Amino acid sequence: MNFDAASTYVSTMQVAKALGLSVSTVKRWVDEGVLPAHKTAGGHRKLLLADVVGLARQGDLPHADLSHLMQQRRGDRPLELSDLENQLYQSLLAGDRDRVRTLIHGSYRQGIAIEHLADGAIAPAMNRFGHEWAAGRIDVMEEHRATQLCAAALYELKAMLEQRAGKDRPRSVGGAPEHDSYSLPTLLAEMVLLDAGWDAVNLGPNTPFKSLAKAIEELRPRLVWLSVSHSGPEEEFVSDYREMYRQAEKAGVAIALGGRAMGEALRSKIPYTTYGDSLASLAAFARTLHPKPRPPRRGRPRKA
Amino acid sequence: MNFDAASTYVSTMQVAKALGLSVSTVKRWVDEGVLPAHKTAGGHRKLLLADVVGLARQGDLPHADLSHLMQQRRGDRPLELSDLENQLYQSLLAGDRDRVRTLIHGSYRQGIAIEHLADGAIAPAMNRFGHEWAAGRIDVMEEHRATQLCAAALYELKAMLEQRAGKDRPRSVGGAPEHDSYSLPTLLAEMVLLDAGWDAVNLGPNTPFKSLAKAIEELRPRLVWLSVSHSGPEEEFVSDYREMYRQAEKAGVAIALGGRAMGEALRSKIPYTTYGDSLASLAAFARTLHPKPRPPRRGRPRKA
DNA sequence: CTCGAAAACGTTCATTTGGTACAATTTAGA
DNA sequence: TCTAAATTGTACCAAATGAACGTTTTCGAG
Repeated sequence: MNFDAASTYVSTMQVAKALGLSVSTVKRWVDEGVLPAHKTAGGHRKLLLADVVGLARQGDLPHADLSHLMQQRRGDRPLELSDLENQLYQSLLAGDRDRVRTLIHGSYRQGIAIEHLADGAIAPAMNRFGHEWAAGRIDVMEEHRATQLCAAALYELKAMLEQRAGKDRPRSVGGAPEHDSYSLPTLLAEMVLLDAGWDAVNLGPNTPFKSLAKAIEELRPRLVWLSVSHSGPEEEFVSDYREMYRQAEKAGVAIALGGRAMGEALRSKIPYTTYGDSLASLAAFARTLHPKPRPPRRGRPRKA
Repeated sequence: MNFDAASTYVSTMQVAKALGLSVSTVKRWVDEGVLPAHKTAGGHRKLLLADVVGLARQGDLPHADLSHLMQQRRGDRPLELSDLENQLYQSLLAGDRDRVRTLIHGSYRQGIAIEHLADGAIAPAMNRFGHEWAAGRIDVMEEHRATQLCAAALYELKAMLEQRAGKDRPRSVGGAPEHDSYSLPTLLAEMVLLDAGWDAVNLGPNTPFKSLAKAIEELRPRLVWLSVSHSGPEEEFVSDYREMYRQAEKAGVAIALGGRAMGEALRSKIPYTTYGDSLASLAAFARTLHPKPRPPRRGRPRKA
């Protein structure tokens, strides 16, 4: 999509329309620090689109209509998640780059949180490729292409999230273990944490536990996430994991587990801080560790 | 030359894009003394890069993408590339997201072709991680993090390439074979082909030859690229490759080989259209197959 | 060395924004 | 229910911004 500076900044009036507030209120909120913003030399406020979307998603804003933030097509109906999953699957299957990007970015701009986008659309769509392949209806090629298309769209979205990365973010580190070469789950986890106000360092797929331990030692994170789609040989996994866990325990680092391969059987053999079968639960856990500073309770009570 | 050199000039348009403002405003600010600038004999404003960056950071000016400030310059490319390689390596080692992005994007905006950026800076920098790891000076963790940082910056750059992609582009398909889980080389190949006026479909790492054959059948490309960093068991590689090659031959598709693992010994055992040990040679070959319709003459260089 | 296209110039003008004052609405509490 | 405090919305004008225009400068290709 558009990486020009113009598209990432929005004006107070755009924000006011999108959030269903008056311009005065937006100006006041910026001055009070509720909404972060830069100022031009002439005093005009420029807000980052990602900041606005983030605030709108926290609720409390009855008349929010984020379609005002889309510089492109505005008349389109808001997508339901289940509908989105289907459209995403079809676009991925057809290899339609632009449509995939539009769907994913559009959903974000409409205020859908990354974790819901991931749990409700991307993961189901990608899983469908696995099922269709198992049923012999499609080739691995389609899945590979879909993975690349998703990755491209998500990396672009990640760039937007990083724009609003402030300072004083608690650090997190994560990845997928050896024998697990899926890159999307850990990329999505990185984005969820970024969106939740963390500084997320993604080591990617095929990361040995020893390297994770090294990262704990050198980067001193407060949280480690691990996305496991394939665990490899169980004995090796368990013993290597345990060694890393010791390191984490010593450093007082929380460990969040997730992924298809982390079934109960495997989980029962290892210690961990939390487990979640969705990115929504990762986001929830991250918030308990580091509550996102919420704007003071405001919002004019809803009227008819 | 240092990319932060204080002695380089930028134009008003570059500053406007970097700050997310209009050119009119930048001109006004210069005339009002908000932004210091020199003037050419003809009256063109020339701003010092250091001034702009300094003011943008110190004040609260919006700065969406400072890499817009990389002025475009041709000539003395080798010196710059070697320097770039070193700076890139240092930034990757330190995990400096912003700097990595600025270096890579800025280099492209400077007019350095993707293939030269890849051959001269990115590949050497990433190889250095391998050497340093072999020497025991760094951990795998640093390499993984560097890979992720590169991927992020490159996917963003790819999005910009796709923006200016025209229509009627010949199609190409490629990836890395099974047992090769390196994603950067094939991503770079995709970008080189995109930049050369092709429509490139990247199937990513760990793509079985059978899937490539399927892709040839369904997508009907004119060119297939294969980036091989690890070939896996030679017998399996050769026999699977041959089967795919038959398919390609039947469809009249050219096959371009590359990658560290494609040594002479292995190459002598298989048929192929062309081999190149660099992305520059891939770009050259792509141009022979389909001369780039219009070399996008990028902006005009500056001069005081 | 000339020539042409791209980039930058200066200018003008419509639109948007900021700041302030004041009215309207809602919450909380007696 | 009524009142005070807090918050939001509206109105105004000066200031800032950005887009459009024709003209001039710049630099590389021929």
